[in-house]
Amino acid sequence: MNASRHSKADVLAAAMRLLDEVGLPDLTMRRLATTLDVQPSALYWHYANKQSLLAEVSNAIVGFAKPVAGASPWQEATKLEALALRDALLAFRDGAEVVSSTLALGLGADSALERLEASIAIDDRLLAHAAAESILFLVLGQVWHEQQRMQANSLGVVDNLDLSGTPNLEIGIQLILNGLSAKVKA
Amino acid sequence: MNASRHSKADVLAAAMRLLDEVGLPDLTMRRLATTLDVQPSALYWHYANKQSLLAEVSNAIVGFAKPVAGASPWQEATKLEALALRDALLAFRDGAEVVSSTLALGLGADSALERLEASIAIDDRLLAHAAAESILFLVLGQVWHEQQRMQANSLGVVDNLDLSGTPNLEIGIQLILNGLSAKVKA
DNA sequence: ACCTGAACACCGTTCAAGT
DNA sequence: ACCTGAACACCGTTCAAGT
Repeated sequence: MNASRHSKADVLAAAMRLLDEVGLPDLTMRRLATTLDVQPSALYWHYANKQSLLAEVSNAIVGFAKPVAGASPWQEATKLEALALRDALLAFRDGAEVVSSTLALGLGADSALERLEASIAIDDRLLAHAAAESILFLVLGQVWHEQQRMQANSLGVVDNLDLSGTPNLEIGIQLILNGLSAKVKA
Repeated sequence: MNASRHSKADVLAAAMRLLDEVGLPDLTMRRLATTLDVQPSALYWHYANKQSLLAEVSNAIVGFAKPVAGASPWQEATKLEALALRDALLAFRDGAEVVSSTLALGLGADSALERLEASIAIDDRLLAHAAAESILFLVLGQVWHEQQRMQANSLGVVDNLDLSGTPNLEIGIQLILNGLSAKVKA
């Protein structure tokens, strides 16, 4: 099935397929090599290490967020940006954990922060930056939590299904946006 | 130095010492066993697996947050709770990552959420819960980011020291609290 | 340009057996 | 009650060498 050689893009695509199949804990360089019919060491010609591969996976996930057409009040646009990011994270298994980890390492996912920040149309850019960071951590934390519950549920570990994830996220975003509006008017 | 046998508390204490010395990535069961002059398999008499050990480490970190005396407006008390949690996370190497991970697994750190939630003295408890979750994710995300920068700086990887972490956290908390106050008055 | 082969230095976990 | 010894099934990464 696979007698030809691979490009860097092939490796990335295979990594994202494998992530969706087995989840982050089982996304190992060795398993990835196997799916490509290649020795583990071959991967290191394409990527210096696992971390930089995961950084590109993270960027791909964040880049999956669909564009938001400029909405009427900027608060609405910011909210839509946050929800678009949420949908992108949910579209990939363990998406929030992947992005959280590489963001903590300072490797990727900058575009998510930039999009949020750009949507906050206020004069105080330091305040806009702080608010964008807050919303980003909010989305990542909530979705990470939610995706973990999804996996726990699929394993039958937890019985009570609580659907509180999404509402809580929207509430948190709204609180920040309201606090922001109040501060700007004052 | 260590000819006697160990209790579960000994293992936990050794784990927290090792965490501070080498950080989370190098906190392995095998290294931990070595510091206790014991075979790795001995640890599994005390803890079923690494995950449950880390859950207790996480609880210890969160429990380190100093009590907050009831402050005048509840918003002030909530802010102090958030900052006490922040200080507790910062008191241990990789504290935020440890707590984030076990919280995602639904294993520990519940008390942090409970303390935040209890401090929010409003009638709508669903709103209070959502706000407490938001603040928790905010604190964890910001401190995780900050602790990673600290390590990167100590390795000389990053040259520009930006001290934006703490201010941004306080701003984010304030935004949520302001949004909450506005919503309650309305 | 891309990969193999072989090695290095590790992991978490299980389980029978010892004291 | 607590630990040893030995094994199982893995990891990420390096590096000379091949095509």
